[in-house]
Amino acid sequence: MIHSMSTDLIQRLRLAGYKITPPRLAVLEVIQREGEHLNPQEILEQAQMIHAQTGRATVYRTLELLTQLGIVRPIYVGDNGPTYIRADGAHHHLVCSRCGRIVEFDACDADSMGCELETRFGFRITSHLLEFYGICPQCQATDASCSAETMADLPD
Amino acid sequence: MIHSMSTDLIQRLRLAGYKITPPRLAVLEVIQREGEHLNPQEILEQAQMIHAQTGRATVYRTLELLTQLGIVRPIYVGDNGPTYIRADGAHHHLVCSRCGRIVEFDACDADSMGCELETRFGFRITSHLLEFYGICPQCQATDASCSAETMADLPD
DNA sequence: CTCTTTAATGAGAATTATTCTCATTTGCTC
DNA sequence: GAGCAAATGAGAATAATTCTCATTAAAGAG
Ligand SMILES: [Mn+2]
Ligand SMILES: [Mn+2]
Ligand SMILES: [Zn+2]
Ligand SMILES: [Zn+2]
Repeated sequence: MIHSMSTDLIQRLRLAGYKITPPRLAVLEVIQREGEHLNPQEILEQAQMIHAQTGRATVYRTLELLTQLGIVRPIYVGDNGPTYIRADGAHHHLVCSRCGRIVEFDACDADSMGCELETRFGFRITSHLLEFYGICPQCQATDASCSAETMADLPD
Repeated sequence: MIHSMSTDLIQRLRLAGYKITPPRLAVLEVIQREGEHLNPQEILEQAQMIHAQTGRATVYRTLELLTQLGIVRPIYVGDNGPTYIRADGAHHHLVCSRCGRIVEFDACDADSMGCELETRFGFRITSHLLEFYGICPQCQATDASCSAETMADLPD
């Protein structure tokens, strides 16, 4: 079993009283190297490349566990099912209601807001998600360039 | 068919080329009077109080349609499935990763950020969702009051 | 108001995603 | 290395969502 998992995360599992097992290491590793938001099926497939016997149920169980420990977090984009990301760091999306297009943006002054909220509500905050919903430029163009009546193709 | 649906919303449907039907009016009305985030099952049940024959598939189809039109929007809280809300207005949540507790808060300076983003990306923005993730005061207390080793009850 | 066209509907089947069950295995402590 | 509870994987069971298709009815024309 080769793995390059951060000792820190392994410690967090161990200290919380959980056993360090190959499937857990595999799932953890898959999400750590995350360049994408992966769904449970994809996480299963990737985990199986690390530990071939990994079972589907265990992936679900591990995701639930890691979520409770605040290590990962489900994120929902459009009407796709849940995908999982590391629970640290922020996510900032512009979401088009019409076509589902997602644009990511960076700058965000939510962190200062987060500090106030920590004081006010006593939460210990580790990350945030900020999503703006609207219509993307492309869809605006489509809407504008033709009246609804003449758009035979709009309703499916 | 008694309904108190805003003429405006009905116009939006009509202009987009869709027919005004009892199930659509029913679903629309249920979400308009929303005091809660309702899931598809609950929306079906409520819609059936308005139009008894409303079918499940139609509720799903209508929710998809209204989402595309930017009238409603799915929102995911904890690991419950999707629930639907009006697409206008903002939502602000503090979410506890450990126990799933949700606290809503009001003040939010995301709107000004929204304006900048409209300029920068050309989106027409209608609403936003801002969620902070962390550990709630209660769960912090639990974690602190006993060391992991002695907490026989932590791992299920 | 009646007719025609075609989108929309509801029932139920089919599919997909998630959770549960239980016999077996395996980390971890001593 | 032995003992024990936690964890696992296979597959069954369940829940959520989508699809199919015969039927209905909204909208527009006349
Ligand atoms: Mn993202
Ligand atoms: Mn809310
Ligand atoms: Zn778009
Ligand atoms: Zn909590």
